[in-house]
Amino acid sequence: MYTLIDQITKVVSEGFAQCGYEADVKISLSNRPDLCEYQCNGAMAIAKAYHKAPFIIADEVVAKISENPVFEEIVSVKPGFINIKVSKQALADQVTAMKEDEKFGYRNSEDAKTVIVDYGGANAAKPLHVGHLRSAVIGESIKRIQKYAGNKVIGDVHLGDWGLQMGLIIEELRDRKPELVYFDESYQGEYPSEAPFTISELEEIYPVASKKSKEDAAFMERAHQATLKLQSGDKACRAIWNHIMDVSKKDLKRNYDNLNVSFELWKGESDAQPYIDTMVEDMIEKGIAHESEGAVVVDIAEESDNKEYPPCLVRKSDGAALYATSDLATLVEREKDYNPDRYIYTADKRQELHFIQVFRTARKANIVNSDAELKFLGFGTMNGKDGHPFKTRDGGVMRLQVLIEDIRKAVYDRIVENRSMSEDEAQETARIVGLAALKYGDLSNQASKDYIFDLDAFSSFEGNTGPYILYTVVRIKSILNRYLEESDAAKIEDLKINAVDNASMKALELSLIKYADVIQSAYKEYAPHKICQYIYEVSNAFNGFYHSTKILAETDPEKKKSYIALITLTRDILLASLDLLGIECPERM
RNA sequence: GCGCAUGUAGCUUAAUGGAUAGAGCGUUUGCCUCCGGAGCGAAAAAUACGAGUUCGAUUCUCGUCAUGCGCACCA
Repeated sequence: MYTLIDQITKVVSEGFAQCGYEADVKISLSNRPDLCEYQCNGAMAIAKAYHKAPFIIADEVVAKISENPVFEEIVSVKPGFINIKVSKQALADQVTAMKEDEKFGYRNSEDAKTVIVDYGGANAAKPLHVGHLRSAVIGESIKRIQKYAGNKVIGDVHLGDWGLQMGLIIEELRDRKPELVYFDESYQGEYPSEAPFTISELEEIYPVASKKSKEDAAFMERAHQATLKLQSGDKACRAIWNHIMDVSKKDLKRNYDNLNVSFELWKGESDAQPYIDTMVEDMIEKGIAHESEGAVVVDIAEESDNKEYPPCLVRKSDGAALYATSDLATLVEREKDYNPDRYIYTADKRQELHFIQVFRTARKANIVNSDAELKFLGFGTMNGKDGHPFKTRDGGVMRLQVLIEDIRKAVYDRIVENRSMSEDEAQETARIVGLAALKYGDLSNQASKDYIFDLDAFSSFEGNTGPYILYTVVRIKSILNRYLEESDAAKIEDLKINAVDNASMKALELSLIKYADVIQSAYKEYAPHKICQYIYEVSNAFNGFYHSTKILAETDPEKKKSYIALITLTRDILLASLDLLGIECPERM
């Protein structure tokens, strides 16, 4: 199906052509909704080329096409705007067609692509903290939007599981439990299958070891050695590493599940290791990489640069691999396994330089297909109300688990205050609504900017918040349930939406028909916040309609059915949009 | 030092180069016998500063100021 904008664009384009003008006609939503619904500024854009006043061109075009039934009114306005109101019939046809379409008229114009989304950013043996929230939430939404557009999408958590942190943990473990067989050099047998620590011990070990390494040079040296041993395949180190991975993956999965974020792949930096040596040697051989100050680097300067970029380090002077090496080798692995058309990395925007280096090196060394897209989606910091990075009250790093629990609690209190429901249902509802508050609060801001996390504002049931959107959906559900209880209720799927009969109904429909365009621009621009804006607008339009129109009490049965059909479509569009944001909706709240 | 990003009502924020810069919170204020008032109205209130390009600039260019961030063996 075509969107209404497509239809209008076609008609107006033909109008320009019939009048002898060559113009790239763009129809946009009116920014003067008091005057019209859509506008076309094409006449102004081409006026110069044809040496005519823009309003004369607009007049001519309007005269040619004004009889088309899609318009209720089309007028030319000085200095050269073309203002358009759509006809009731066109609108009714459009919303009815949307109701019958699985994706409400949305079609991605591109061919299906294979897309890898690298998000999450978790590290083994370290608990998720608030810094991990944005990558998970934004990445999950980006992934869902990519999928919805018809792409084959693979999300990879890409664990940090191979760095110095592992050596630190191993050495700290040695200091704590030297009696473990892993530290007995003469031990020849099989290592135990049971991990010598629990997740909470593991999470306690890392920060201690990290602190110690900064104060104790000898300890740091041992940690470096242990890291190197692990990376060169030492059995004991490898055995401990396996335990660390098992224990922390299990815990991370649980935490991501709590966020309703899931990954197709649980790969990590370690998986890229087998590709590193060949890759680096190959780059040296081709003359792309060269030795500099003992390290191996790739120059990434390009002709068009107007600033200097530091070279990309791919091998340290001691022979070890680095962050960039690992990401490059991961590209090698992904090319081999999936040959993707597009890579999307969701990470803190402070890593932008790193990704520029990696992307340029990957292109220069032909690691990726020349037509593969490499996209870095950098996001800003989540700040507290003071405008500084979010911390706990005593200034520490806040665990994600704690943050989720805080917001869940805030929502829970409000729910039990207002509704009577069973304890189980209240708990479950609070979980869903709390997550919605958290995710919507994050996603409603442009990803690239820093934003301020305000628990009270985000968990409020009023204003532009997740709970408000959910409330609107729940309200629609409630009305539809009542309708279904009525003896003469007709099947909702079969209902048609009639021509509008009041202003708020029209406003609601005009919001609904934007769906396809909104989703398309959210897809093209990697911009979940546009979906947030949209569902807020739809929710407001619905509440306006609800307030001014009796739905269940409507006495004209045809009108009533039409209203029911309309709010069904509204509900479905809201739910579909929420799903693209990774937000669930409860039955009641 | 070099580079990048960001400056929009008191606060949090939106706006493919278009007409009167759109919201939420807060403030002042009107509306509940009504399908879920967690709602619907009204009012006051903003593009950091200065140039330039353009018929038209929050948007593009340059400069100034402010803030944040990044700049070779951490990830």
